[in-house]
Amino acid sequence: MFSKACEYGIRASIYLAQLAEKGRRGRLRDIAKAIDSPVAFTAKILQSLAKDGIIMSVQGPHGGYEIPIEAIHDIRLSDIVKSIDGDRIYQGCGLGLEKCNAKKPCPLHYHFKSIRDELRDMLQSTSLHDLNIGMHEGLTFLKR
Amino acid sequence: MFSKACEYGIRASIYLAQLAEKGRRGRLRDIAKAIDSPVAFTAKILQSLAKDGIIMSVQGPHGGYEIPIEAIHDIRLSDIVKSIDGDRIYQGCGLGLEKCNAKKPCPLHYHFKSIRDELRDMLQSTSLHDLNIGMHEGLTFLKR
DNA sequence: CCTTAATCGGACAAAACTATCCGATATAGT
DNA sequence: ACTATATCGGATAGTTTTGTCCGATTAAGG
Repeated sequence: MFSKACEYGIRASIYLAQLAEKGRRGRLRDIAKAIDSPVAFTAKILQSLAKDGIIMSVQGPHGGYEIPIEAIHDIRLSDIVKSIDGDRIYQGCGLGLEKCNAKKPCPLHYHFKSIRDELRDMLQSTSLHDLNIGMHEGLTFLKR
Repeated sequence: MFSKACEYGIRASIYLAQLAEKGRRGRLRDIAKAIDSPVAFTAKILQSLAKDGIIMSVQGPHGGYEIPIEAIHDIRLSDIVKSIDGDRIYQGCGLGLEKCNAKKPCPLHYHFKSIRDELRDMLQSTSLHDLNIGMHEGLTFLKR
């Protein structure tokens, strides 16, 4: 569904959102440990998210990555997914056809439509803050 | 969502289902042309589907690939997808966690649940015959 | 100023996926 | 039996994704 990079990116963002509530930032190696991801690969993804303005990076000692607390309501899953994977997940044709649309649909077009729409709506309406709720109640997990 | 191989596999299967209704089989190069796919790669996919018993292959002159007409009600999209991509799409965790379930869910588990369920149900309930209906009414298309 | 600790950025490596090529095998028709 | 036409199967190549390495840059603290 999502690329590995995108999975790591979402998990890292959720972890940073947790830290944001404590007013803290996270170092690369701590983030990677927390979400059980390859360190160097995670670095690339975090740098990319920082470039896209979704998270912030700070160099030097006590540096790391952070999300401003006031941003966790605004950052939606769709922002992260779009930044890493693009929007082909809920835009593209399920059978990979270039020009598949209501005028000239593939055989699965309408079978897929509600699923794609629901996915898009979920990603666009779910913020990092929403995901934090289960996290600090200890109900949800970021690794294993 | 699906791999290229799986997209080609589904498109080829739908094409073969169309032929099945006319009691015909299709040659590799005609199939590839009909679904606008790379010939040699399509061969691999068809051979794999044949090995898995989803379609049938016949060697020699007038040979090719076919689906017995009585099978087009029974073959579901889920059969084809599972054969090529496995069942990770509608079984696996959206964030890629190994052990994500209701007991120990990832933060998106329940957000994803209805989408995954709908996808699974759609794939499991949609037969090649269902997809044929739009095809021979000229309403749906397999290329472009 | 110097050391230390962090990200940045580019090159590189490994693995998976996509795609091609070609000889071997099977089979229908003559 | 021979020929033509099809799939089969293994080797190979190209591309994308995933992952690693390392020197350069930035900044805090003594």
